[in-house]
Amino acid sequence: MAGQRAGSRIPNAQDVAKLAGVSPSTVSRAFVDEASISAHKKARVLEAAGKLGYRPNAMASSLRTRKSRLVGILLEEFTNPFFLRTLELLTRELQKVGLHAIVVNASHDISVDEAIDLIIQFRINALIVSSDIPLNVEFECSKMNIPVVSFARTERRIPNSTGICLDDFSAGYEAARHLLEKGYRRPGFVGGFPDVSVTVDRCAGFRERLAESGIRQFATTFVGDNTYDTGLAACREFLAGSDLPDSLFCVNDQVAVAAIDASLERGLSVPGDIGVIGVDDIWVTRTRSYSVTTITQPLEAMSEAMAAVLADHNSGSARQRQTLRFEGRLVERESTRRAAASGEDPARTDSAAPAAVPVQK
Amino acid sequence: MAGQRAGSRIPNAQDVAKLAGVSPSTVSRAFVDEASISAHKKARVLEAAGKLGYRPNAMASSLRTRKSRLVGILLEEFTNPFFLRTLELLTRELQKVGLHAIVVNASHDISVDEAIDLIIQFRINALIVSSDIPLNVEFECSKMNIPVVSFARTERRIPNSTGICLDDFSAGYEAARHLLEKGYRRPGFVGGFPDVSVTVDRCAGFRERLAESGIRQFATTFVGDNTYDTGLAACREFLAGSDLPDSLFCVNDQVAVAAIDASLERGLSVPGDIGVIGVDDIWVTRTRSYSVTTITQPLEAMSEAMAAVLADHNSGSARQRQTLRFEGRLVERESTRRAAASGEDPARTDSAAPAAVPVQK
DNA sequence: TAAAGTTTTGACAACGATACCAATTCGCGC
DNA sequence: GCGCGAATTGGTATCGTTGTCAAAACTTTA
Repeated sequence: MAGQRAGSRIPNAQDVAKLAGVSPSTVSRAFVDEASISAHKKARVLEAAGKLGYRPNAMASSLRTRKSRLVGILLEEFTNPFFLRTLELLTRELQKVGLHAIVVNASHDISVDEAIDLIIQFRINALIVSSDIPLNVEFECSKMNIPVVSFARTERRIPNSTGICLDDFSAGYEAARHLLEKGYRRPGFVGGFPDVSVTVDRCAGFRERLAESGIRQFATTFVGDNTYDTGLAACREFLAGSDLPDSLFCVNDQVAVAAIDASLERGLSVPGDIGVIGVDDIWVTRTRSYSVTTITQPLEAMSEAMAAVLADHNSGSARQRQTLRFEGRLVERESTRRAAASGEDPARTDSAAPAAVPVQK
Repeated sequence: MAGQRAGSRIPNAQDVAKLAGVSPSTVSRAFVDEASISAHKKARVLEAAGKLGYRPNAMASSLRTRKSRLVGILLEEFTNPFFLRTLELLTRELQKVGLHAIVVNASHDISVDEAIDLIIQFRINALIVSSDIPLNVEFECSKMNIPVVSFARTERRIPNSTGICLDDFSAGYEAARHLLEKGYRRPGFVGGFPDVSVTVDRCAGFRERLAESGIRQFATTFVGDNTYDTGLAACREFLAGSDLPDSLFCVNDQVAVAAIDASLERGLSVPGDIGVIGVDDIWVTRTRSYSVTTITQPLEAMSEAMAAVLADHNSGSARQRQTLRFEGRLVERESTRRAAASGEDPARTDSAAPAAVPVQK
């Protein structure tokens, strides 16, 4: 309570021990949950600690126990609000299990190796990497025996790596199903970087469902960094041709909004002339002007899973490495048609082929 | 290069020393820039270190030097994309000066004290707090002699505290100037929590400029947490009355978008019936459908300033505590009228009173 | 070549907590 | 009241690095 005067030393376990009339070992035990200590002594230590404003030094503790309680989060993509929400949920879950997150910026001009080198020095317990981070980071970490959790990217056979992501294939499949069900017949796909698992897998699921309905060809473009601005430029070009798709599945909501804007610019109506569906469910999709049909990621569950994996690693019981895929949920809004001409049938989860639909164009 | 086999111990300075045929002290010196060491030995140490895959243990180093190179970022508001951009720039600048950021979630149900307690244990070099964090956190830190940098909030006479923020008063003043210049005569203000400095100061600047033009009364509402959803609810209510404002200065862009949506819902045209101006310049303000006039914060400069302050503190040369205010820049888009009836005069930066403008309503 | 000055190096202790082990205390049944 | 096992406590060494200081190596100058 009283704290210490300015200029005086930060109190350590020794100081508390002296004041409480016990040994430093006992002080230590008072701050470790599983330690064997009598209620009586614990209370006395805690009281003395409170008086001095003592808090255990995590650096010293980590040094001795070889557990830093620090987790690295390597971020490259800072443009998608989706990541901020993820960060919120993730830090919350981490804090619940006594872990803390060091955020490392690995974008653009920043040397990933240098960044990773620095956090390795902190003996982080684990590293979370997201989408587009170069692979060598993960190799480097697994070499140091640091478990890696891949978020929003598929595991690529790295030792010690766990993957947490949306079931991207299924998301693409559902997006196609939805578009077909609403009567669209010439869907197109707008991806990010063409070699990133998120893009690849969503596209594959999308392709699969289209193929089931006999559609073997569909227009595709790759935006790159998934921001609104680059998305808009790419979509303008994409929609400049003559042989237009009648609907677009976009790799995320920002690109979906860009697709809508590019469509409107070109005089196409949404969802009439062109339907648009995104992924993530960021707040903009709920606005009056965009109202984007999208696929929500179950971020709470995903964050919990990440924290659980990390807590496990932290307590030593490293579980089998694997990739956990979470099912998304399609949220229908106004950027896709409300119903196919044949009338709505919510129960039908299957092919839309039997329904007679008006031909677009 | 070779790294170490799985299961083997992480190499330490001792191991490197043995391999390089020098003392541990010398190994240490090879990794500290200002240390006195011959080029020859340094090369030999670095080579040995590379062979073993050695990296200095930051925990041990911090323990000895009492410098953790860790900075805490306490976040409460995870909904504004603006903070993600800030986080990106800030982490970049911090990394440039060898610091790392621990992000701490202090939102909602999370106990701020508990969170802060945990990071104090890491002996963070400094803490960055943003907008709505309770004051006691700063007191607690200044008691521990941890410098506090307030971001996007005014300093409130806390020892050891530096403030970095937009010149909120000036932003409010400019917003009012702009609205008046465009011929609006009944501006209103939409703030966040009524007791937060951002809201208070922007409102004060706004009031000041209106008063200069003889407008002493203006409608005001307080949204709360500044998200789109709560903003929309608040704006609906605000615009439900009969005595409507003809323009709104919103405390941030998300609320501005909400204000636009609420206006459209009510059948008001933007910017004709009602003009809207926000703050932050998030990407949504650039979309075709919203195109929100807004005030950009010079985030690059602000992040650099934060990193500079922290680096100073880190190197011991704590500079005078103060509040640094950065000038925003108004970006004109389509949510406010292009020009007043009297014709545009870009040079005029002053009162709009002399211009004859059509009376609204 | 010797003396004086400068730079580099090594030995040692210390940062603050905890693992480990031995010593002590406690509880309980007879 | 005594003996036994269980729970608690204290002492010591250690985690890996770096500050300090004295010894050693190297330079320069006379």
